Amino acid sequence: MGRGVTLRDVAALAGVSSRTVSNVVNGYANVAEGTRVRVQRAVDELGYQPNVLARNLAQGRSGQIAVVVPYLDTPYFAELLQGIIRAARIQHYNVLIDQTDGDPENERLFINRGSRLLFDGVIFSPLGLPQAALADRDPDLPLVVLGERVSDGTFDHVGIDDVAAAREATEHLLDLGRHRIAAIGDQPYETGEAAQLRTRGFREAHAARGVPVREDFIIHTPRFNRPDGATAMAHLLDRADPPDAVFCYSDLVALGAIHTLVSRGIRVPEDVAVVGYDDIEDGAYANPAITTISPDKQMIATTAVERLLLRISGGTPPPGLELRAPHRLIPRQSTVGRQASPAAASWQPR
Amino acid sequence: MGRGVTLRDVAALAGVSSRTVSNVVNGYANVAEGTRVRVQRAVDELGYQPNVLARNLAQGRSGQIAVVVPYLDTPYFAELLQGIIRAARIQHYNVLIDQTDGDPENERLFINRGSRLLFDGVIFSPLGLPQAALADRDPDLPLVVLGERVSDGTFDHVGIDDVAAAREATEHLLDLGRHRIAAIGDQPYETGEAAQLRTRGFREAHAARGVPVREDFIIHTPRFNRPDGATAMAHLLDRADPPDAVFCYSDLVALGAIHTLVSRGIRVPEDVAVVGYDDIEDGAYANPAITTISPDKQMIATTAVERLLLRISGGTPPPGLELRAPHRLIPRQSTVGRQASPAAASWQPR
DNA sequence: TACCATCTTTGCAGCGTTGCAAACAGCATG
DNA sequence: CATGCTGTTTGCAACGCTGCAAAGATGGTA
Repeated sequence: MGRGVTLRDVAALAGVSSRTVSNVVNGYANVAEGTRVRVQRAVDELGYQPNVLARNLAQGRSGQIAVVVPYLDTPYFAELLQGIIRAARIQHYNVLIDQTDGDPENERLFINRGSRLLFDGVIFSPLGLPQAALADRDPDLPLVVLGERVSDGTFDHVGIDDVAAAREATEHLLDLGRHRIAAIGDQPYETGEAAQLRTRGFREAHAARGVPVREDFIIHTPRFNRPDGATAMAHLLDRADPPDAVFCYSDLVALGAIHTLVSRGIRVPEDVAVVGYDDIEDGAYANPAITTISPDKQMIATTAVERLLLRISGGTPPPGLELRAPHRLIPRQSTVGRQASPAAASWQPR
Repeated sequence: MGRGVTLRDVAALAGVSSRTVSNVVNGYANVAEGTRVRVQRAVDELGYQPNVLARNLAQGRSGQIAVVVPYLDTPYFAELLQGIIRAARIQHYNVLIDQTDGDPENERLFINRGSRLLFDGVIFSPLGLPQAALADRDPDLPLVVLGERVSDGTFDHVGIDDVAAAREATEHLLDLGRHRIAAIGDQPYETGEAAQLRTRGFREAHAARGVPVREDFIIHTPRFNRPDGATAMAHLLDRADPPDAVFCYSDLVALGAIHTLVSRGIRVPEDVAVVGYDDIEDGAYANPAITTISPDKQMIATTAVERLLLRISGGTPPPGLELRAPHRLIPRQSTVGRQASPAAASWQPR
């Protein structure tokens, strides 16, 4: 525990009260120039560093925000986190990261009493937790929700327009002349609100183009990762009448699906075209490179931090907003074939 | 700031002193059964939650450890972090994650005075920081270093035997009859100690098999990521006498290299065999799946946390150890072709 | 009954900082 | 010379908890 140059030590050396040192350190107005210089010299001489813990205790805040995600090794979250950490650091906030493994119990824990004492606010990406559970949380905990859920007015929600994005992805496939399109990643409403929205977009696209939806091609998966995609694709291929295109609800699912296709000697996109979702770096470098929906991750990150800090500092909590970041479809080899520029090398996290 | 059930509130309700409540909450011995029950009831009734900040201030510790990595979106680190978070949570430590972007200035910041007040210890994966800079850090900061550097006796270092691993990877290629083997990822000593070790293993393998090293096939890259791999591979292919195999210093580099190969219509592994390093999930699902060196990540994570906590709690700091986690070569399609079990679906983080 | 040993419980100070309000200066004004 | 004003500095309490050592209870023994 050794070290400890405290305010008092500095005060003694500079011949002022510890309160004055505090004033200097925090740059308060109304400190005489002479005093300021003298104190500053003492600070430098002793190498004084304020004790953040004590400061936070006195101020009743922690200076930390938590980001709670289901899985850290999901590239989408990893890329998002980068942006969040950067944005938060600029505002002198530390970011604590926790993963819930999608376990509802864990998720509940992080938005309940107790978090309030350790974090000033939470950026939360729920997975297992049903919408209802979001309601009965610590009402004093500033909260911004990412991705899945929809705001009930007591927190902000940042995401993209899932329905529109899914519709665009599906229309892209339809426009390529594919009519037997599968969707991999649907989930029951309770835990998979985002999935539901994407399925809705999938249907809307069919309706818009006047193509009937193949209901038996809508495949549920427990998660959105590679093994899920690989398994689902295998089941689809085992059918008498396999699809000629697949809309995957994440790039990881698409990577898994393509893995299955390629290992069975099926050509992508000639035999089966594949669209993903998230625009993770892996997708751009896959063989074939994956056509995908690219959400503006940087904007999601900065918006989330911005709103959270507003919520933290604001006296009266601002109304819970539903915030939409832009997205766009990036056509790559997995739908349009080699003709697509192999410009993977120009991939940039965004 | 509203809320705040404190020890005192509980004490008042239970009719005991606040110190006794503290004793109960912390499970100290020598509390009469009757008292314990009474206090516990009061705790439950009021929904008391200890204020971690205050506790830490009183105890002179923070209960948090920091993990400092260059890039969060590098899958290898993401996978490692998962393990670290789990291990730390079991010991009631919170994990704060920070990325340095490989910037030496950032890296220096995190191991200097000031960290000590916010974290009880740091698990650090340096990149830009030269070995020397590790020496003049806050000597009181418990530190465990991952990956690159070698211990100077004042901190623990956890990693795998890079030389042996690189040798095995290279021998694997030599045993397949490839004699024109390139190495992608070498770096100057100053910042790339790990790279140097891998290059040494690369040479040793050649020596062991009596094959001359193609010095002009040892390619430097600024980082270990996909674009680096793609670019380096392109340069190699532009030569009059291109390699028939490539040892990549990370799976990301391998993914980039394969991307270039495939887009030029070169067959992997028939024309060029590729070995990676790290065993990230992407590699297992790539087309072709990547043969790789698989470090035991779970062991690295738990060992790092274990040693750090030992260092934190111990009165006399234990000697700085050089700790080796096991590794193994996993042959996949990128070297042995389709005959390799397409068992990507059975990939497990480890 | 007095005394001692053991088990429980308590009071107080202190962790290092900041909020608050009072105290103090210096100076111009009436 | 008293008064009021602005600008600067200070002391004290508080944030909520734990370390420490002393005080109180309890029960057994002489």
